[in-house]
Amino acid sequence: MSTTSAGPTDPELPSFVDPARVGTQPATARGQRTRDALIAAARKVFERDGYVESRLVDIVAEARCSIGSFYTWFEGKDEVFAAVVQQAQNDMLHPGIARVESTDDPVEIIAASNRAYFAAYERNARLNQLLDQVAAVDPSFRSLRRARSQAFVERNARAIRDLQARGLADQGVDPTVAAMALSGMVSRLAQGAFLPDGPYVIEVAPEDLVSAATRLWTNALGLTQPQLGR
Amino acid sequence: MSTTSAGPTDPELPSFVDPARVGTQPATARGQRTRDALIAAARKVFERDGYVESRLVDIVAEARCSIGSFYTWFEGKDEVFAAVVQQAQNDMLHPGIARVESTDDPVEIIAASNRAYFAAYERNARLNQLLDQVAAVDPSFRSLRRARSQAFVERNARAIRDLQARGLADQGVDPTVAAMALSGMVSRLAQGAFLPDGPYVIEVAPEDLVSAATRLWTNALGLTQPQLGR
Amino acid sequence: MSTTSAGPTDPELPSFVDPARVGTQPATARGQRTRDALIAAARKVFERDGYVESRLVDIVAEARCSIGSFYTWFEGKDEVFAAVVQQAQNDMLHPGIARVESTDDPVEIIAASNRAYFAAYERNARLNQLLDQVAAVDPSFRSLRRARSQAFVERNARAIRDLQARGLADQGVDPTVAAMALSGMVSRLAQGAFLPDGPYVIEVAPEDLVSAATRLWTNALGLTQPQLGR
Amino acid sequence: MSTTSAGPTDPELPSFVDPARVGTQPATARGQRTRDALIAAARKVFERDGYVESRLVDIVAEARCSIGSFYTWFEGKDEVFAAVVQQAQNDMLHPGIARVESTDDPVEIIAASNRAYFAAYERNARLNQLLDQVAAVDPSFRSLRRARSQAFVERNARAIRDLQARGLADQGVDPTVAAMALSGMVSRLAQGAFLPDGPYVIEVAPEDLVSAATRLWTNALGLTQPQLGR
DNA sequence: TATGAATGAGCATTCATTCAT
DNA sequence: TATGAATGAATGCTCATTCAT
Repeated sequence: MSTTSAGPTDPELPSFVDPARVGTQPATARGQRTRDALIAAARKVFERDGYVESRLVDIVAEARCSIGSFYTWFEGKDEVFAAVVQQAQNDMLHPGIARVESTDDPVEIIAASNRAYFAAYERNARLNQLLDQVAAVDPSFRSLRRARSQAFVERNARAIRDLQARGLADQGVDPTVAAMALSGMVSRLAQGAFLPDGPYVIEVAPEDLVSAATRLWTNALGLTQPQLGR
Repeated sequence: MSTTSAGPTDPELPSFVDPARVGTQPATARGQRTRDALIAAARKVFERDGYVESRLVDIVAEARCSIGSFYTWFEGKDEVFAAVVQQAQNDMLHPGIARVESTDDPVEIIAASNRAYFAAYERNARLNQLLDQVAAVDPSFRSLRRARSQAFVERNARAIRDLQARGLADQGVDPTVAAMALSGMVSRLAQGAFLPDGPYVIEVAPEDLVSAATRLWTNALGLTQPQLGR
Repeated sequence: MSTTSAGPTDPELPSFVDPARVGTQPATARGQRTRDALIAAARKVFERDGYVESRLVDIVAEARCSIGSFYTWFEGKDEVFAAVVQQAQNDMLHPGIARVESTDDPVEIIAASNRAYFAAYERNARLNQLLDQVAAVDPSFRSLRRARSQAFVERNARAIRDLQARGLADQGVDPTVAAMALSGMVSRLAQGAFLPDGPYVIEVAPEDLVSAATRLWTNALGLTQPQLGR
Repeated sequence: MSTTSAGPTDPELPSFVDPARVGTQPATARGQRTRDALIAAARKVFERDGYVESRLVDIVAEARCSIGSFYTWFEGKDEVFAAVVQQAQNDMLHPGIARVESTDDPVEIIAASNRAYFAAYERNARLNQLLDQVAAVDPSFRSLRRARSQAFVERNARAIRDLQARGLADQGVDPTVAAMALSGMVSRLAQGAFLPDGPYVIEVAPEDLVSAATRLWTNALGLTQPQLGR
């Protein structure tokens, strides 16, 4: 089989922004502690209040430090937000879940990777939503988001092309457009399932979500037929 | 055939918010003119600056009237925004495009409704993006957006159920989840194609977009087989 | 005699900054009142506390209006300061004192113009000091100050050249350098006499100041001799 | 001739502030090095950014030490500034230039002392400007500046009185006022020549500056006549 | 001595909203 | 209806200074 799996996760995102390098780096353990506390506090406040509505004072109160300390480590609200988002990005892109190594079945691979995606999304759902909110205002976060999406898409497009070459997928679909469409589909399902305030509301058990997404994904690529058992 | 078409547009959105009833209604022609100018100006400013970044002063400057006049017609920024969004909603839901009445072919119907959807989206792309932005902050716009999405979804779910009943679609897919997933897929494609700052960037000719979306959609529902010609 | 008088005042300063055009112009009488009150209050506070130490809150308190009103009329502290300085500049440059028309005697003319200069300086002493303070920080005020000085100097240089041409002044002095030196001398005397915190402290009656300055000025130019009486 | 020379420099300034005694004195060589580095760095930063705009962090960065070390040696920003200014004062007051001992000619003596003054001013121009800036805000620097000026003035006044007593200078000028006026004149010329951002801009060769200043100075005192050669 | 993290008072600035004219 | 001046709560941010290590 091909070495690339056809799922929506993407381990190869170019990490042009080093997650640990956002803001000023502490030189002592005490500094590190404060900085970490601020990132954790910021995440909590952002998830609770949203980016625009969040106040620096609330973050420093949560982190139990002064406003001055905040500015010791970050240039402003956007910089902590970037740090928080980086943390989440890392989790999304490297979910640390063992891959299914034991199968060659494309459907199984897609299913596994959808499962991993939904799990990672669930952990970072609100933050993903916030990234969208901020990206609508701040161009630099726009690039960040786009970079991530593109990485997913390219990866999936490669996998689709591979399946087509092996005669397993419908030759009539454009690999790039399909990759984009199916990535979007899965991420919308994730939104519906894990964002209580998202555009859609889905109430489905997680495993049913995975199988539904996988069914649609494989159908769309014309992969279903070989698996007569389904 | 069924009376409902299986496309993503939805003419049956409960108009719980009457587009024309947002804000105060003018009693004179002069008032009407001012109010209209304000809505047009607001749309322009919102699309240019985004909701959060837009300033009432810019809107009234654009409309060539005073701040005082603004408050004569609207309660505040959210109310003009609601008025602007209503206008766009109407366009999205009733694109006013002649339906393909002459065919029973489900694929043709899906293609036609995708085509209509993309066209409507293109006209309102930036505003749809803004609605997402605002919905992330303001619960009442959240409901507005959800209501629209749900209407689309329910409509499509009914159509899918119908196709399944007629033996034309894969019985293995859950109609509601599929409707949600496929609506999401199409709207993501539209974002990619028409929002220069969206998460994805698609550069595809409009008609190719329609056919790609339709192919994936029909494949996903298992509709492709009967259409051997494709 | 020449039509230019050899004194340090200069009515021909190019008013490249229209005093009345600094900041936003009011459209109503009420606005005008508020704006005027702010300028007066700002002058008072600036003269009392200095530019750097002055606080916007003190200015608006003095003007009995809100901080918001301040920003209705001025962009910030520098802009009110510019407005205040403009007012003083106008006074310095157009003291509105009747010129001695009845004499051709250069010494009398110099004396008259020194008298006018000292009088104008006395009214604006603290503000002149502040302008120096601000000019040390803000380049745009630097230009403002330089423009004024240069205008004085050029005017005086012309007068000196004229006196030399008429054989009344020492041919050995460079008109421009002398103009600069003598303008500086007079302005330093004015500082010493009218700025309690200036570099020098002079305690001399005003009229003695005028005659001392005039004596030095005319001596320096070699004008004394023809006036045998002195 | 009299033992006092009639130039603007003044070697007798009461050194009420011992230049080396400002701040804490180091007990070790390492401490001395740090302290010296801080003074040098402070001068550089002050001259570059001005007093008000300069930041302690920039000074310590320039001196390659920590903020903590700064406070080991100085009480605050004003104290380093005092130390820096003292350094410059010493240079201004004791230029270390060999006096013209070989002449009794008052004009030559004035010329020599103007020459020395301009040379010293050039080395410390920016710092003199800063002292004015700070004196406008801080009363203790005000005294410092005034003390220096007064010393110059008194010294010159004595010289003028001496010349008058010997029948060499115009009896009609008040020695104190003349001393002040002429000191001011020379210092203004120095500003114009050596401060690119000063109120005046003079572009004259240094030696021409000296001769022009001397010519005006001697003229003003009525000293020129005896020197027929000039 | 040297370090650098922590502090927080203090100030400028924004902008939706009100209301007298 | 239309106007635009007035309002001030709310917030981000700076930077000299302290002090534990």
